[in-house]
Amino acid sequence: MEEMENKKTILIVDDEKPIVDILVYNLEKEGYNTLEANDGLAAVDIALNKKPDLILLDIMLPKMDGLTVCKKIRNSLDVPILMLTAKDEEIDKILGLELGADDYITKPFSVRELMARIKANLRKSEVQETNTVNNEDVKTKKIVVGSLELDLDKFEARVDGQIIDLTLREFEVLKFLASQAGQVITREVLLEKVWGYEYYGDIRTVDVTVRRIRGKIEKDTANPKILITKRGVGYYIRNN
Amino acid sequence: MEEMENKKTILIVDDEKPIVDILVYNLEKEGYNTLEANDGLAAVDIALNKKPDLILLDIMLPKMDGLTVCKKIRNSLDVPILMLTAKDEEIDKILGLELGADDYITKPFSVRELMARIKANLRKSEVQETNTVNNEDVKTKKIVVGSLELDLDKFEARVDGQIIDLTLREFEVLKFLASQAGQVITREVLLEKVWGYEYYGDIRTVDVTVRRIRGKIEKDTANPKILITKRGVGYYIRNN
DNA sequence: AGTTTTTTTTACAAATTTATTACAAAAATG
DNA sequence: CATTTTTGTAATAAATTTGTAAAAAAAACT
Repeated sequence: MEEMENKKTILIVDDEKPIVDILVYNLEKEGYNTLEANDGLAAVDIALNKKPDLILLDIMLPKMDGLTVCKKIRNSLDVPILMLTAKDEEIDKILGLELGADDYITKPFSVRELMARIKANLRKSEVQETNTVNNEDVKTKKIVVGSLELDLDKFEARVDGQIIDLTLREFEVLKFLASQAGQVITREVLLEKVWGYEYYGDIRTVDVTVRRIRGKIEKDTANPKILITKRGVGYYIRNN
Repeated sequence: MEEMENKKTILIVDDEKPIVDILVYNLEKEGYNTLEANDGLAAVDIALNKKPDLILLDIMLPKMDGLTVCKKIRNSLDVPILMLTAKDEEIDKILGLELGADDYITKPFSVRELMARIKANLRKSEVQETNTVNNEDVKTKKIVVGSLELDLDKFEARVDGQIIDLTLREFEVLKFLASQAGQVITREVLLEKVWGYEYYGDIRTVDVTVRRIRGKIEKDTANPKILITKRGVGYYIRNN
């Protein structure tokens, strides 16, 4: 989803390359960092050294089986471990052996279900004592800079109270700029933060997007009062 | 905690063996005694005879569904009941129908989260000996957003007072959106909360359901005024 | 003033996302 | 168990967004 400094890292332990690939792809798409291990020994090694936030662990592994791996990791780390099993029967093994796996999922699994499980397990520490309906993070986040107002939940922008209809890309550019109002942001940074690291498009794309935003939020695009150009550097949102 | 005579006993009611196993394992590790029931009938039977300190109750059960089980047990026992549900919609059944469930947790849950909930509920029941049951404020059984009105009891929708006949699925989608009117909800979230996280189907199913709802509540489906698309993100109910 | 560099503006095409429809499968009804 | 209704899927159409390129304008520099 969003770019945050605290990206969670997930260690994937499986010897089947295609499965690892699918997992890596989907997890990164969801904004996680990933680590890979193809056998049990490597898994323990990486887990202890890199301390991932969650471990996806297949039971069937070369060199050291998943059950042992789980136990070893558990000896020194308190990380959620989600086991991947091929059959239901194997689950008994997981449980019988006092491994302390936190959860398991049987193959074949749907990517969506797996993602949901991962999220659930990452939520570990935040436990609400209250009986309240578990409304996921109730976030009514807003960014307000002068006459500009961004409602991050509604993906809605307002200028002087008037609703402005922005496309997603436009909204995100504006959001990024507004979140650091007053700071000049280079096109390079915008491309990286909004378009993504591996975007290889033209840097002038930023200009065009800015133009489009201006067309919507500025009274006179030739004399912008909100989204300002800092020639030779980049753009910024005026905050005074 | 040391071995005390007063080990708490927890009854686990679920027909999925692997889940029961993982629960038993973790609960016993935490120092609880466990009892198991695989279907609704057995659950009632065991509950009344063994009088456990807390009951973990899955909604989907053979022979007698979790809701009925809950009610039956409640008739004669004042034990904390923690329900397990796969979808959000089920929660309303739990809460709305006055079954007296004490808490619920949606799948997928992390084991840690569940453990924390169990502890919280056990603690509460201890304390509660003194102060009488908190009468949850009578739930609002209607959601009204602008011209849209949803009667959660009757599963009835009205637009400008006119009764609209919606199917169950349509009603639930609309309800979920309306309960957070103004908030853009992604298709992923809708699928998870309405269809259930285990649902395997295509994400575009959401679009079609939205289309059907619109066909019923909007004057002009091409220009929706109530159920709005936020392109690139999802859908929301307009609330202003 | 002329030249260069940078930014703005515009128009168009490509890519992406959503809406619509028809049909089949599944579930509910009687 | 036949019929009706609901629901999901897939294919196509429609709409919108986005990127690119190219020209115009503005600013900076000699």
